[in-house]
Amino acid sequence: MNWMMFTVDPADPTPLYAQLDRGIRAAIVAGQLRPGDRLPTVRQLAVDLRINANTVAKVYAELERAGVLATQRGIGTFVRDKPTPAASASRRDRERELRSLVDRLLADASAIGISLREVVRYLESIEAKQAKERT
Amino acid sequence: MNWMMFTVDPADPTPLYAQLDRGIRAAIVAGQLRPGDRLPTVRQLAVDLRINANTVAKVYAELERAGVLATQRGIGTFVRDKPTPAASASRRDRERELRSLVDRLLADASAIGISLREVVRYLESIEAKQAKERT
Amino acid sequence: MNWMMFTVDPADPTPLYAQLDRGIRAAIVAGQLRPGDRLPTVRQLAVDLRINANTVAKVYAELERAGVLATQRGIGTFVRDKPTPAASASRRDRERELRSLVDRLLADASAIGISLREVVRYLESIEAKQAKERT
Amino acid sequence: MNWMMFTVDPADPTPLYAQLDRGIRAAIVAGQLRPGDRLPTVRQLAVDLRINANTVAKVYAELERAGVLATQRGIGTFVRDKPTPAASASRRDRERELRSLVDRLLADASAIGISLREVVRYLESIEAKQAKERT
DNA sequence: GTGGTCTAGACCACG
DNA sequence: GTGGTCTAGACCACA
Repeated sequence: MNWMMFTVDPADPTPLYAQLDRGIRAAIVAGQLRPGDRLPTVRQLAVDLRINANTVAKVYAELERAGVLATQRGIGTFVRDKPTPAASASRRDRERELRSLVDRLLADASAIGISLREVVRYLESIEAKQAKERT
Repeated sequence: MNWMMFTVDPADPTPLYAQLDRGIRAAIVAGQLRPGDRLPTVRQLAVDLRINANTVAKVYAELERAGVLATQRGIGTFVRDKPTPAASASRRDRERELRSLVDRLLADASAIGISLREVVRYLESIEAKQAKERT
Repeated sequence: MNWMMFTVDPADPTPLYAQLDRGIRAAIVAGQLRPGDRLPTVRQLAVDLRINANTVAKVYAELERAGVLATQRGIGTFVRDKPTPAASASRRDRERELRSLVDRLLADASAIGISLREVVRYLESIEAKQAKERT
Repeated sequence: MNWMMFTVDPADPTPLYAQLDRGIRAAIVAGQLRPGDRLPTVRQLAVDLRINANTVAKVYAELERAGVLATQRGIGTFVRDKPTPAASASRRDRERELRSLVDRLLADASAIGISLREVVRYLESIEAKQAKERT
């Protein structure tokens, strides 16, 4: 496994903990992390990302409260079985939300010169990888 | 005028000033704001976005230092002529940025119960539509 | 107002942040803190309780995520309007839960020599105080 | 034997060892465990509570140092004769403890949507029942 | 060796 | 002056 699934950019104004939180959630959605998988230890991930262990611990704790991860005292931190399906908003609401999220993505991407085509290709590659790992 | 080209989300952990900075740059790149266009006054935008005027002023000042905007005292703040010479980031930087943007999208989508598959299908539909219009 | 509504015991094996979390929730239930009330500043409460400001901040942040408090950037932290009624479990479930909580309370109280009578009198005094403050 | 006089809640932020310590002392004060009674073996209790045997052993050892239990090598662990000379805490200490216990009760109750009023009514009903039985 | 708690103290975002 | 983020480093609970 080529660790370094997660990255963090200290120059990004987004707080480190928020970047890591997003990265872990995204890795789960993308199937790179699956229910039952163990995450790197707090200290190891801190070393890999070159950030403080407390920052990693904070993220793990937050994701546990959110029901995404589960930690076993003295053993480690794991991906929960059910990534909380929850939030079954109406079809219209979900479409509106999806549209809004994608709009933001495309605006930000175009602002740094990334085309729609590139975004789509990248997302398709993630989807393909996920399908393969599900085998 | 339907001002409200810019939005800001106080729940987003990204600092308000960074969200606004990003939004203005994106609007310029997207052509919603063109060289010579006048931006809303600091106070007006602050009211619209329900944030403190100091925060807006800080962003305008930063963008002026960056050569994106120009202020004419007593008249207003305008978009500069340059079509942003920037956006020539390195390949690695662009990949990192793309990854970060997609992470945010997927994390936010999963938080409201939207799957990777749905996101990809939606983006593909947008790409198809755009291709057709180009015919 | 005689501040010092909250107390914390460093000798108690219960973590400080958990003690404070409980204390704040209890103060709200008891009506000592009401929707819209402002809480002490992070730093002030830290000084009063003789604990580190980070510990207080952590509790405020947790209670905000739980929907109990709301913070306004740069202004302060407030009790939310609706202390989340939520959790409308069945009548039988609630009775079972209540019984279990009270059992634990009485066991712990008797272990340190506090009688049922004393517990009841104390709770009644809290209820009376709350009724008065609602005027 | 319906062992299970003791319970432990891994979700409670109070350390497991402190929960068990409290539980054993409470069982003795409440008369569920009397001088000379034998406690479950370390391993058995660990299995019952689904915690590590080291944790149970640590609690037994601590209670032995405190003069609450006595171990007879090769035979088992027993409740000591002394009817706990302790429990003579100062008035201030008892008040502080009572307040802390009630805080926990109210916080937990509100978390599941049980009001202060309901708690008080329930406790009063217990007190009434007990008074009647004493007749 | 794993995660959890706490401290002290620096610096930032916001009003 | 308010809360928020991050660090470095100590010590504890648990397996």
